[in-house]
Amino acid sequence: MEKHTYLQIIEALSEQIENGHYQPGDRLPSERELSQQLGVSRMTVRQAMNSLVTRGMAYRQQGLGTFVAKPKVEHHVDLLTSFQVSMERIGLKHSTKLLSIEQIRANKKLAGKLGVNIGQLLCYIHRLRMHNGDPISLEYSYFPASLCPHIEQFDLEHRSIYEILENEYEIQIDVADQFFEPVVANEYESEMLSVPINAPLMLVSRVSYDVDGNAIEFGKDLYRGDKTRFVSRSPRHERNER
Amino acid sequence: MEKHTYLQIIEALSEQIENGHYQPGDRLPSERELSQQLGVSRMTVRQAMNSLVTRGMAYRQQGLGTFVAKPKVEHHVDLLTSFQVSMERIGLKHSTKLLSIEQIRANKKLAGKLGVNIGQLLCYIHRLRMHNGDPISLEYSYFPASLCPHIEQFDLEHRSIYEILENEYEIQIDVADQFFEPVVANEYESEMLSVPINAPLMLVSRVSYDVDGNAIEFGKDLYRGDKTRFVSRSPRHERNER
DNA sequence: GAGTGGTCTAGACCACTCA
DNA sequence: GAGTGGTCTAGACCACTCA
Repeated sequence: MEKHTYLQIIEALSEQIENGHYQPGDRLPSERELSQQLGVSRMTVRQAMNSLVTRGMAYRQQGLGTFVAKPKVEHHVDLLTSFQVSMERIGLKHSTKLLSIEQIRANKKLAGKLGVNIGQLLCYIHRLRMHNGDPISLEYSYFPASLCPHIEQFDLEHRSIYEILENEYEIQIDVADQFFEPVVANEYESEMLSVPINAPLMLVSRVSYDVDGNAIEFGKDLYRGDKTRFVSRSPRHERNER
Repeated sequence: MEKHTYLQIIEALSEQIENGHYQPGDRLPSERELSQQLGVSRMTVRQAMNSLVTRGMAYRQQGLGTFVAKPKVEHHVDLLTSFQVSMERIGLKHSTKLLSIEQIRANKKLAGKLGVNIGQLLCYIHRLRMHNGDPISLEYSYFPASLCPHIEQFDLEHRSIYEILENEYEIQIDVADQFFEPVVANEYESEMLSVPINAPLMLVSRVSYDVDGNAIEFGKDLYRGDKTRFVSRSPRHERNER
C-alpha cells in the first residue's frame, strides 16, 4: 500500500462516489479504517474528508460515520424571468482564454441535457474569463457538432459563442433556462481561478433553445464568489410570496 | 493567556476583522505567533484560519502570511429582471419559525440600505424556513418601525411579511433589487440550518421599494446550497453577450 | 463496550518569499 | 537565513450512537 497525500485521497474517494462505487446514502470507510489501509495518519484522511463534506459530496454523523450525500431537491420558479450578469459595463478590462476546444461524444448526462443520442458528436469549448487580469469565471460549453462545423476557425477568445452561432451559422437562441447554485471550489477550479480549495463559487448552468424548442447549447459557468455578485430587479406584481 | 478552541479563535479573529482592527489587506498574526500567544498548537490555529479563508474573510500567501480579504467588486445587470424562488409549488410541506422580532436602532449599514437616519427605529424580524421538516433558509428582514406599528400582533409564522404590509398597512411593494452571492456557513448559520460549518449557502440580499421609490424593506436570506437551486428563464433578445 | 466523528497536541519537514 | 504557510505524524481524550 503506497503513501497518499490528502489531495490524492480526495481524488480517489470522489471518483468512487462519482462512478457509483459508493451510492448516495452509503457509508464511507471510517477515518481510522482508511488511515490504516492507506498508511497515513488519521488527520490526513480527515483533511481529505473535510473537503468532500465542504464540497457537499458527503456528510458526517458523529458516532455513525461519513456518508455519501443525497441528490438535491429541485426547486422551480413559475414564471419567466430574465437574468444577466454584465461585467463589461463597469469599465473593467476583460479577456478570454481558450483552454480547450474539441469534439467529444455525448455521455448520458450531456445527451439528456441536449436531447440527443448517447455517443453523438458534440463540440466542447472550455474557456477562462479574466477581468482586470484576475480570473473571474471558468466556462464549459457543449453543443451538437453538426450545428456548427469548423467552429474552431473562429476567434473564440474575442467573439462570443452566441454571436458566432447567430452570425456564422444562422442559429438563433430564443430562451435559456438557467440554474444558480452555490458551490465550493475543487482542486482544478481553485487552481484555474486562483482561489483556495473550498472557496465559494457560483455555478450557473444553462440550456439554451432555438425558437423551435431544440436544445442548442448546454453550458456551465463557475464564477468566483469573492469577485462576483448577481443582481436582479423583481417587480412585485410578479411575486406572490415573501 | 487562557486556552481557546478553534471556534473561539474564529470568533475572535472575525470580530477583529469586522470591527476594523484588521483592515482589508492587513497581515494577520502568523500561525506560529498566534499558537504561542494563545497557548494552543499550530494545527488548532490553522483550523480556525482555514475557516476564515474558506469563508472569504482572509486569504493566504505561502511564504508571506495570511491577510484580510479585500472587498468585492460589484457587478450590475443592465436590464430589469424578475426572479423568484417558489418552493411551495412542488408539494413540500413548509413551515416558518419566528426566531426573533424586535425593534432596533439603524446602524450605518442599515441606514444606508433603507435611506433613513442612523439611530432610527427599525423593526427586525428573524425567521427560519423549513420544508418537509428540514431547515432550508434563514431570513433577516428590516424595515422602518413607523411603517407598521404593532406588527408583532400578526401571525408571522403563517403569513408573509409582504402580504401583511399590503393588507394590514396598505403598503405596496413595487420592485425589489436582489443580489445573489455564494457564501459558506458560519457557526451560527451551520447550527440553524443543520449543515457543516463552511457548507455552501446562497445569500440573497434585497431592498424593496414602493411606487414612489421609498425603500421599504432590507432583507437577507440564506439558503442551503445542498437543498436549493435557483432557476430562471432568459429570453435571448434581452441578452447581448455570451 | 465498541465504533464513530470532533478536537487537540507537539512536534517534523517541505516550498516559498524576502532581505 | 529567517519567517511564512502546506502537509503530515502518532498519538490522545471527548461526545455521540448503537447494541
